[in-house]
Amino acid sequence: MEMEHENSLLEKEVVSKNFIEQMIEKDLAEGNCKNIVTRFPPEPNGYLHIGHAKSILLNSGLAKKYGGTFNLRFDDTNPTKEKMEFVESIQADVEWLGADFKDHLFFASDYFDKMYEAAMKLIQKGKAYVCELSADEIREYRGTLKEPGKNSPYRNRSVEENVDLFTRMKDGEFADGSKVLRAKIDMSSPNINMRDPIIYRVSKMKHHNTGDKWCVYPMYDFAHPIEDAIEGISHSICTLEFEDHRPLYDWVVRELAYEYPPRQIEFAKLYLTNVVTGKRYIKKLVEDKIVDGWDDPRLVSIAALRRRGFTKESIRMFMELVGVSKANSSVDYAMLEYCIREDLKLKKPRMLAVLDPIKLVITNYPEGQREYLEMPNNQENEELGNRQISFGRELYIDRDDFMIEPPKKYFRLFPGNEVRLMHAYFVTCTDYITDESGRVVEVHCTYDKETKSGSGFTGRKVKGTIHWVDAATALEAEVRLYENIVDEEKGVYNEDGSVNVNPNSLTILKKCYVEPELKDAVAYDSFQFLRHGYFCVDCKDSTKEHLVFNRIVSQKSSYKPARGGK
RNA sequence: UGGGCUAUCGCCAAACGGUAAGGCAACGGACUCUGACUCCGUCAUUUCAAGGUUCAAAUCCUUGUAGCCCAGCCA
Repeated sequence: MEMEHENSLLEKEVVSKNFIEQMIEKDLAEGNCKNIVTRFPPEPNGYLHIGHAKSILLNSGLAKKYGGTFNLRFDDTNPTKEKMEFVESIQADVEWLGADFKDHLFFASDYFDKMYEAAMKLIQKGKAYVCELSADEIREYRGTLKEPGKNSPYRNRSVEENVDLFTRMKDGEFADGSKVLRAKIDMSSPNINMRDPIIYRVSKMKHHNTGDKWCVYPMYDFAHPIEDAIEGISHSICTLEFEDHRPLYDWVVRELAYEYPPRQIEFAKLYLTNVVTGKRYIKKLVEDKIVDGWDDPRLVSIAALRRRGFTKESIRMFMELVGVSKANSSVDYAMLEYCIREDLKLKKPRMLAVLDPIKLVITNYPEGQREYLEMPNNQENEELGNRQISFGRELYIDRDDFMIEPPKKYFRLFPGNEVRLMHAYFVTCTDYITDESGRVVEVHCTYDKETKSGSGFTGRKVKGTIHWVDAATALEAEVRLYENIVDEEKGVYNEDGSVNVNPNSLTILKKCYVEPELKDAVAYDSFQFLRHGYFCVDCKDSTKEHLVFNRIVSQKSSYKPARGGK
């Protein structure tokens, strides 16, 4: 049922093709490629976040749309930064998102032999040479953004000498940094990437996949087009900052003469307003223990979003709505919130929960009496069925559902006012008790037996309906409310590049009451808590005895309390 | 006179020379046993700016302006 709903929503949106789809269709029509093959090529050096989800869903979506295939390939050409821990988490996140790479799981490091051969081929063609300039010298020779570079003194070595030197580099004869292999292109190119880029460096380091087999590793600009070509990638989709690298990508592919050269297409990264994206910053928040790990629900890593209770469907919908273009942009976080509400509202039960409880005593309800009321799990989706919920003389209601002196247009409980207890009875407030500080501790009211929910009572109407739980049977739970981790007033980053942390980003409510029905809730189960929004059972901290709920998203409210006064 | 890219509503984003889609947000109003949802309505005479071509320009040309990216032996 929700599938139908989602599809209709998506159909409505996707009326036009994005620029990548247009390019692909043109390539298909002109016979520039046989079939569509895309890939998501993360370097296993951190956890995936929502920005990666855009790339994953874009690539896998294109493959699916055009009947092609989608590969997950770890771009692990730099052993100094990569770890197995990350390949595992990345693979899990990609799978969770539902991007189906089937058995197309690859590692760039498995192509090291072919890359080495390719480098040799370039040397044979006189298009690559071993350079012995130091890192500093190379930088110096490279020139600047405005001035051309100058040729390395090693640029015109003979093919034989280059073959010999590169072979010995591979054999471990030379120390890290002492020699590199460079492509021979053009030191005066206005594009710095074309000024004899380094394509192989020496790094005597154990690789998580190939172990000690190699001590020379290819650079991204050389490795990536080869990886793509080997896998038969038709369209190599990456982000905008690689636009300047495309001429080099094309150069590699041309010099190596692949029959069906892959084509690089760039699109704009996803940014969210007032949200910390970027591995570097997320990593810092984790390291500084400002958040509790990579999956802290305040983060936008895939793991965090999942733990918080975001569904893959909501993330997919979000990416559809956001679209793909080349314009740098920052999407309003409200759009993500819209997507999760949209996904959950019909498919999850709506439960009664009281987050900030005060006791409500129904003075004319017989002491010790208890009845069970029939309640729909979701009024808008009958398929979710009904449940029974206990009702008695003493209940809990939310503190903000009662006011001693209500402002205008306040429809909930106040002395003398009648409201409906949702799916139960009408009650009229008769009295209240405060403690010495004036804080309300208990509200008294009377109920009208005639007004029982479902009885068809139409005698009179009330403006407000409030929610409640039976004090005798309610479950105590811990509820975590999340605000933006960023202090929106001050912007995301401080001048020194650190994140402006909102000290109130997490509120823990330890004594909340929820329906007893929730005692069997398990990790990742999510519910709408009436008037509080959507919540998800925390996968890490919940136990049978101690339920912890994370708020996924708060409920929209058009009620605006009057300013000031009580 | 380095090079590359981008500019359409508060935020995304269509439109591909034929007279500015859609979504989010916002704001009205109806409905409501969730102040939710739903529903109905409002929200760019104008597309960064200024010129030009054309019967016709967001789309073509010219000149500007603004923003992003590039000088790792990172990806």
